[in-house]
Amino acid sequence: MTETPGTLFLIDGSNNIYRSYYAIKGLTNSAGLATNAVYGFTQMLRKLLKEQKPDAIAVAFDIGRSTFRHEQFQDYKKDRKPMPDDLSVQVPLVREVLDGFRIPVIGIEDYEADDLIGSLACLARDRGYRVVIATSDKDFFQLVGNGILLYHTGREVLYDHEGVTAAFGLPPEKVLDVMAIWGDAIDNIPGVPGIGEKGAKSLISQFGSLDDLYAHLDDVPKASHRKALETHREQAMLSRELARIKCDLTVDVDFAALRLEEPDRARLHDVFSRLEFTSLMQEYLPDQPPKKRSYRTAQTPAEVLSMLEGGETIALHAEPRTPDGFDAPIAVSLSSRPSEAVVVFLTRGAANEASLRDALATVLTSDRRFVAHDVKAQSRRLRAGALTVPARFDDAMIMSYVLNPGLPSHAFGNLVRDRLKEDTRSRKEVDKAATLFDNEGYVDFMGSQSDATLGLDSSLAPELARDAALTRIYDTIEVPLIPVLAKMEERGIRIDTDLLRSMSQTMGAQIADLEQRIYKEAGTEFNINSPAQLAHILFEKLQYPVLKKTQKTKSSSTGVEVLKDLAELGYAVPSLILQHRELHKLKGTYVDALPLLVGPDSRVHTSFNQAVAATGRLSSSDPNLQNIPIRTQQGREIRRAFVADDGNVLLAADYSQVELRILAHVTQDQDLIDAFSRGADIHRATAAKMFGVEESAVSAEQRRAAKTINFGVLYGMSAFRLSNELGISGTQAKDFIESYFSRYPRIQEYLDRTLVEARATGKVTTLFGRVRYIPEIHNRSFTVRGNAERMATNAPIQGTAADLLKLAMIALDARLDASSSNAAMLLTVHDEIVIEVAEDAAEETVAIVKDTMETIYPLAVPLAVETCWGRSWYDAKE
DNA sequence: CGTCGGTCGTAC
DNA sequence: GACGTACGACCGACGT
Repeated sequence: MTETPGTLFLIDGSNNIYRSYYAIKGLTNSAGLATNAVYGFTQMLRKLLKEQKPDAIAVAFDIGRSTFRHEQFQDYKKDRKPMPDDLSVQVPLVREVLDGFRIPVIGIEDYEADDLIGSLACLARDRGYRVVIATSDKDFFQLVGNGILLYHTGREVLYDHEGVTAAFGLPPEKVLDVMAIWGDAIDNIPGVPGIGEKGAKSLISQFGSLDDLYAHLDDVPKASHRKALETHREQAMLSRELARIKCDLTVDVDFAALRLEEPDRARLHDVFSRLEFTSLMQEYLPDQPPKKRSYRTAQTPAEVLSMLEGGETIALHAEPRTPDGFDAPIAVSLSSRPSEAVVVFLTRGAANEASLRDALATVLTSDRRFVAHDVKAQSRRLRAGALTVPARFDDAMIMSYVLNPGLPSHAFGNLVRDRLKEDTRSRKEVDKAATLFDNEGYVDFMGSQSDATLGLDSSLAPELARDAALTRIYDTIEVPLIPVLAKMEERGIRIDTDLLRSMSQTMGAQIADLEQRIYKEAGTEFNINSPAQLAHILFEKLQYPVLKKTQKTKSSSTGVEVLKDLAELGYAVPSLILQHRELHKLKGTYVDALPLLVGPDSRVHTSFNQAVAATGRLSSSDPNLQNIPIRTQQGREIRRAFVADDGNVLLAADYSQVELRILAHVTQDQDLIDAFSRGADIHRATAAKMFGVEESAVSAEQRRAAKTINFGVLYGMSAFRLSNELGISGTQAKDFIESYFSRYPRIQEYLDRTLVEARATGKVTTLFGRVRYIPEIHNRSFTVRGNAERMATNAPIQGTAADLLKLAMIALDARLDASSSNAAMLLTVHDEIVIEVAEDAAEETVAIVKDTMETIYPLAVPLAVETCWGRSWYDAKE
């Protein structure tokens, strides 16, 4: 033989089918046929073919039942359940896919696939192949070395001898000895009971091998290990044989038949169309090869500048050093024509980097229309890398959000999958494979990011353009808001970490004290934070009455309402638990968590997510600054740690009762409008009407009832809930609600009208035309439909409030920038804006803020804004 | 060892 | 069955 036969991939068929089946859930075609396993298997195969470029390939399956292991050990695989029905139907489909790829399937009666693969691998290796076994089964580690490698499907990592040593902790030749002790629960290899992975590895690495270990059993330091090894000596030896993959079976194989061939495109297209894998159907159009993609690293400035010669739109992706971070980009990828990308690496220290960066700057400052996914994040990265943020910058994530805010995710990978029917590679995957692909892997990753972004734009922009109302939301609310939020995130809010630390100590001591008292009352120590353990103590050990069950699992609820009720009944432990809960929650979620996110500037920089909430609201995370406590004094204290810089104050401005004002506007209810117009206490006014008394004569209890109903209307509260909330009977609650709607008939009309709209069009809209789809409005299940109805009536109100606040933020940002003060927005909490400003400019800023927020959009009722300022957020609230 | 559903609790 | 929108801590089961 003159030339080497190349790389042979041996794919562990069963392993990969099972892995795909469990990795992907709920995928079916429209006929209801499960397609998850065949989809996962196919994607695995595609990736493998594309990235590993094998010269020869085969898939091994079990045929019939293997015998020799059962002869050796009757329990072998006895616990292995039969293949689930919705998996076994997919096996023939996998075979069809393999036929389409012209990949041979190998199986020999009574041979286990593992042994077949092992024997084939050794045979091929001896013939000069570089053999790669594709599996996620760690048992195969034992074969790695001497021309045999393992490709971990799922991780997509290639392991050689060194790789196994690093991943497993011991070299491949020790794997069997470790398995002999550790065992393998999946294959029911018993090992030595009482010794697990850690123990087994440490023993083998200490003694060198299983035989040496038994030869020096007296030297085993741990008595329990020594005992277990002694007792189960035979079982260990047997386990080693069970785990051993055979390499010496007689296999008659025609290697020429394993050469990789061009796929049968028509056949694949046919299978994929029956399975309804649309992206794969497009990729394997009959007799038409897929588009060649050209992603290249920019070597010269001219290549970067060539972007200006492509289409009108340039898609951009800037990849940070830290995955998902906001730091300076490692590389920027640009695409102006489909299937093409130029990748500019910025931190490799190449000689021409400065000139490439200049060319990139020229492109970014051009008047082209740029598009990215998550412009706020991309802009922050560009700025961190001292690069210009383009002036015209569209956002695929936001377009998708405006078109359908109810999607479970607008993340890049999801949009690409939904709209372009393609799979993306994650940064995580690329990092893992970096040693394997290095530059090439990153270029492909980067290129596909901007290329797919360009594809998303082609899909989203025309759809958005067809809807005038949504285009308006996008152009006048969402896009102008992006730089405003970016500035707020970058500025951050200062945290007094010393204060939090001292709070943490105090709370820690209080929690420890409560714990001891709870243990004493309970007569035992247990995990108070575990609902299951707590329920056991309360309802079984202490025999408290079970007042409520949880919804999903029907276990005994230990929620706050239940504990309060139990405390009322005179039991001792619940009130201690309640105190413990509150303290533990505050300490764990805020007091201890916040300092971890404080940067070197002593500030926390939250992320405002503009494409999460289905109603149009913003959300906040890392940390979430929209749920900092305020309702209890103990929790409210945490706000003292949110402080202004020296010489500054924090100024909080809240819209008062904004959702009820919006309700007044959209219902045009004259009584509600009048009450707000004369500046009345709205809950008191409602109570006066409902109970037919003068406002001055409304009792505290009546006001509370009115307040509960007012909020209940916004959320679609039931009589059941109202009666619980107010501690009144069900009939009384029903009467309250009836009396409410008879006094405010316009509100009833509005709710009815909104439901009619939802049923007729499948969607509802805010005052500004923001849409929310309500697909479940016709659902046959009372529960599901009821939920849909409440969403339908709530979304327009909550969403309109969100629209108003966003408009106010955009206007306020401009006015604060134009003012002579240093005032800047830091936070927003649904109906509140928090601003930091020099103390001596606070007065004048209040005037600007109030005016901007109150006049942002004239409604049938005035918008009222309450302001307050102080050194900390605590002091900025009355 | 990581993921994910369940429960609980904080905000508006 | 029973109140809308979020984020996140913690637990425990489960699968790799």
